[in-house]
Amino acid sequence: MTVVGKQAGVAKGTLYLYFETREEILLALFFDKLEEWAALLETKVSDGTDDSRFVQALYEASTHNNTFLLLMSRLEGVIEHNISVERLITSKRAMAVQLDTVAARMSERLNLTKGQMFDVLTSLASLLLGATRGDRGPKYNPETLPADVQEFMASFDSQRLFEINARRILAGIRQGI
Amino acid sequence: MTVVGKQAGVAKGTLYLYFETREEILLALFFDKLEEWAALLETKVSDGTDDSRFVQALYEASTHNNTFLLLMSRLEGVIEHNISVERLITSKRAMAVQLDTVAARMSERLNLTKGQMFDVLTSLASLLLGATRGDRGPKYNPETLPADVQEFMASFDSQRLFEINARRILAGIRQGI
Amino acid sequence: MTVVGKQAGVAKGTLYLYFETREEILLALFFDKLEEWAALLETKVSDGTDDSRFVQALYEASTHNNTFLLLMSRLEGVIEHNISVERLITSKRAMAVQLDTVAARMSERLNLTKGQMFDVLTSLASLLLGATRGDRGPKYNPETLPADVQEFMASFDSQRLFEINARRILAGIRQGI
Amino acid sequence: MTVVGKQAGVAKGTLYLYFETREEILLALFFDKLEEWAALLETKVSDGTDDSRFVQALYEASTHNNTFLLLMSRLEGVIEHNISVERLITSKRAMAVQLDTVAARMSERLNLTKGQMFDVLTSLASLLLGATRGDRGPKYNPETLPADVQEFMASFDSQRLFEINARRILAGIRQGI
DNA sequence: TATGAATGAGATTTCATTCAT
DNA sequence: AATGAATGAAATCTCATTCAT
Repeated sequence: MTVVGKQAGVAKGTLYLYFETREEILLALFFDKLEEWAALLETKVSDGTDDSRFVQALYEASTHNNTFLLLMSRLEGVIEHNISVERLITSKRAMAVQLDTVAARMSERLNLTKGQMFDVLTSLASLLLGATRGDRGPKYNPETLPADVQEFMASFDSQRLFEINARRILAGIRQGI
Repeated sequence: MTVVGKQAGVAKGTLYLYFETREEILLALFFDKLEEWAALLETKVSDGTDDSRFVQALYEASTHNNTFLLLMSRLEGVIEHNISVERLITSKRAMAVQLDTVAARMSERLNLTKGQMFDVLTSLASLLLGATRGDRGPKYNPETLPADVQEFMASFDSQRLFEINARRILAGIRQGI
Repeated sequence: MTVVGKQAGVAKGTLYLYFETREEILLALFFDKLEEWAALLETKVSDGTDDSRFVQALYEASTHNNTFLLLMSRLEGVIEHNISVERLITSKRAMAVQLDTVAARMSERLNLTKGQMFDVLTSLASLLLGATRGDRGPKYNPETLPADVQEFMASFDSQRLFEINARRILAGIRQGI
Repeated sequence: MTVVGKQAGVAKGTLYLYFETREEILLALFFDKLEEWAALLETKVSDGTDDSRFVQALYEASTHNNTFLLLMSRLEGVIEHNISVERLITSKRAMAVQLDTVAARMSERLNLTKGQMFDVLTSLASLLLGATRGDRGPKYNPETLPADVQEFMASFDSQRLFEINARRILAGIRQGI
């Protein structure tokens, strides 16, 4: 919580003035980062942006602040604990609104229907979470590892893994798969 | 650890006879589940299995025991702590061997080169981890939630999300994307 | 640690705010008690105090708070574990300073050179630790034991054992043995 | 207990065939070592051995096997726990017999009364325990420590500390202090 | 209102004791 | 009888939450 407080620019004690539990704090922080993410993505995607550029923009917007993905990946675990059903419903609706808004704004720019765009967002969100799961700053300097291990680890490089597969998914959606 | 011990059918103290730290325990358990996974996948995929059936088999093999994905998702976090560089190298090599073995066995059955098959496995692993991140048993009975929330949550149903996008990725790989 | 915390008037968690490990906690607590001991001894020894009165004062100052000797007796065992070489050096130097200070202050009062006084302190510290090793509060009421056993145990009474032998050691030092 | 078992030349499980608790095991092992000690001391002290040689012999006999002092220093702590009053009485009597026997055998050789010899033994036992408290094998190579720290630690060298003060105590006893 | 030192429930780890072989 | 793998109570340590300032 000390760390979360630092992220939010206040001391950890202050967080508990506004929220009841750790879970509510994380949820609130997530929505904060989600808005930042939507705004940042907006600036990076313009009319006529091609798929390749789009997936890159999505990656950049999502990893710009590494708290965003970290929070998203813990979201479901968080929601399970100490969150009331009411809060769950509020959260899910707020997320739905955000995603719908982004989908609406992006669909035209990418020449997709709003439904397809929503599909793109949910699909790429999943891929992004999976691809970046290990990105927490390299504790070990890769240089010091044997070449074969370096090579194996490189095949899980999150950016490469995300971008290539995001393009494949986008292509699939455009082909109606 | 009490829980992990129960999984493994022993008391927590027993775990510490064979491993030094929590991290080593989790790592060892993961490799155990990884072998189970590889063996199970083997039985589910035969010569001529089509892509649709393959992604379904992969999903089933991976979610058969829900510990497997849970451990995999925590793997990098675990490796950061209390694991020596030597153990890291050993682990990564062991994973590489497992993946290579599975890739070798599956490539012919799916009519892909071994390189393509390796690409399939790393790509789908990422997708799987992202798609299933929230699957820990439904704390809330969805029936009790409002219809709009149910619908929104359904769009993140892990199996659907994984299978459709896995097919897209496979199609992309076959198309040389 | 719960017990140590109670001694220090704080909860166990508080101890870990200031120290990394059990060993550092015990070391810090020892230095705390060492200062108390030095201050208390000071008040009990004045110019012209004779040897008999001095050994009594030393015994009283050392057993006033029974944590002091307990910690001192565990000191070497503690230092072996989880204490960095840097911390070891710091500790030993701090102890040397304390002993030198006490030796300097006491030597004149007891009409001994500073070197002799240092010898007195190290010698009597050893004796004290050995003589009091068993003093942790009488679990058994001696009254309930057979007379012969009572008598045998009395020959190991820590105060008697310390005071008589401390006087012998002091006499020896004054005789230049 | 694994370590204690090794000392006794059996597996730890075996110990529990003969004794109920850890405390009884340690007590039994102590008496074993006590007899060894008495026998060894006997061989080292002959008629006319002078005080200087005697204290050296006592030191050597006591540190020959380092388990002996370790056990003795833990003895009182052990006896407090899990030992019945009956066992306590038995133990104390056994110790009294051993000490009396040794005192009887040594008194003539050292030209002391049996009472004085008993005083010598209890006094030097205390000193020995205190002086050797830190001797558990040097975890740190003293060579790597700063000279001032080495010097300070040397002033607590157990053998020097014991032998010089033991001679002082013996001299005191002979002088009737 | 804001803080961060203090707390103690809960997680990790150890080790005396048990028990299947 | 002898063993040492397995156990779980008790110790060490962490971190979400509280509360005095």
